[in-house]
Amino acid sequence: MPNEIPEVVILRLPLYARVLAQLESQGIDVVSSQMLGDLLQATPAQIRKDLSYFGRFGKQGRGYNVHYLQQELRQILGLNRTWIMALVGVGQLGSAILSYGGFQRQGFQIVAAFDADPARTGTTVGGLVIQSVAELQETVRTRGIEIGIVAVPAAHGQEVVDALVACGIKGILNYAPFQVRVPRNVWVRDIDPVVALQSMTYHLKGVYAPPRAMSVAVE
Amino acid sequence: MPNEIPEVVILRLPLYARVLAQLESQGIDVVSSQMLGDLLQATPAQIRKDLSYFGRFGKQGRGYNVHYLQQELRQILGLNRTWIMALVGVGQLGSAILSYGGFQRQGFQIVAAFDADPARTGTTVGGLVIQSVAELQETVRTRGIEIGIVAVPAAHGQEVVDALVACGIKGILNYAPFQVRVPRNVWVRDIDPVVALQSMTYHLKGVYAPPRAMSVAVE
DNA sequence: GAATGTGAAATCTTTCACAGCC
DNA sequence: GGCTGTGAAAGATTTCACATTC
Repeated sequence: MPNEIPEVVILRLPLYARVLAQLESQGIDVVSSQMLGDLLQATPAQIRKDLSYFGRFGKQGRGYNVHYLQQELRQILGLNRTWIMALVGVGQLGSAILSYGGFQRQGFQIVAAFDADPARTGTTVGGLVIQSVAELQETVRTRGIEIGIVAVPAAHGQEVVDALVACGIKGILNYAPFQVRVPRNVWVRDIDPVVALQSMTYHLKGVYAPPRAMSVAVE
Repeated sequence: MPNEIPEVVILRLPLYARVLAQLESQGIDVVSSQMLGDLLQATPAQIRKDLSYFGRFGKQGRGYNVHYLQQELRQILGLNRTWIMALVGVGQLGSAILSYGGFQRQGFQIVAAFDADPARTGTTVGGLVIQSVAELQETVRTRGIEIGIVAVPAAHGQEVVDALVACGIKGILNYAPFQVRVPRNVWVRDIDPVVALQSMTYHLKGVYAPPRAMSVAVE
């Protein structure tokens, strides 16, 4: 019974599962924390410590069974089942999301799509008939939707998030470039390539040299 | 001259800059760390501490000038210039990236696109003529490309990353679902919605109850 | 011999709390 | 009176190092 598992650890588990899947596809069936560390650019100690929060999965003197550890991680993460999702916002980005096969392949199934634009509702994209957002609550309930994907313009992001939360949705995958606000029992993951780039440029441009070092801000 | 700034701090700066831009668009010109904390779901102390790594941008008893702080952050992050990028992999995902206006709008310009498939090279997508990957090195040099976007299948991800690194690229935005390996002087940001979902499900499914608690792994 | 699992130490990050300034 | 900037304290995370097991 794990008492308090750090969130950073949870965030790493899918990466562990992914390299294990790759090792398995290569026919490798035992792996050491040393080798996993090399593949993940992490220390062997970190990997062992992370895994130790959940149980004892390895064999001393030998390492971890690739298939077994992968299955345990998938179990821990809740990946041995299908998760039902709905998309809100079927513009350019939303349409690309609907056409992307990667979610489905990994057990994340998009079963409904919503848009506020009446010109779009009723049309079919990626095999789904686009519904009006007015139908959100009803559909979330009847289809057992657990995760909402937000792909609307930033200006409408918060109202869509609020609507999803009002439907009882506990997980949101947010593609809109704004700061989401949710109650503490709702989980959000942001996908924002621009934000990712904007921290990378700090390193690419070299170290920051303050223009007026040690002086007080001049308004 | 900031001595050693934690990476977590750098990762938050773009979020600060983004809410400041939003506040500015609302005509608000002074903000306290308290209010920023509310907007970002962070503590006021964290915001003040983060900013203190780079200088003293506020006024006691008053707060921060929204426009001024935003400009300083953009300066620090290197956002007051255009960054030149190249895309590798012009499949469904790559095409969507090329058509997405958000990069351009934020000063990230894609000036070249590459694909290994001869059926695609020579065709035009999003205003760019797709080039053969054989031309990568030459084009990176002549166009001054600084950031590479990887949107190829996972199986070819590492070879594309290696090719970009060989061209002298120091920043990679990776959309392919695999574990990137790069030299320590190259910066990578991963965009992987499935990985994001896979850690969210841990929380959505409730706390992990080990199936055979305290027992040793049975192979 | 080899590699795990894990307390303890080291390091990193956040929060506190208050002097100093507007 | 209000709010910043910041050392110091508290808390979280990573790494060490070694007893233990295969």
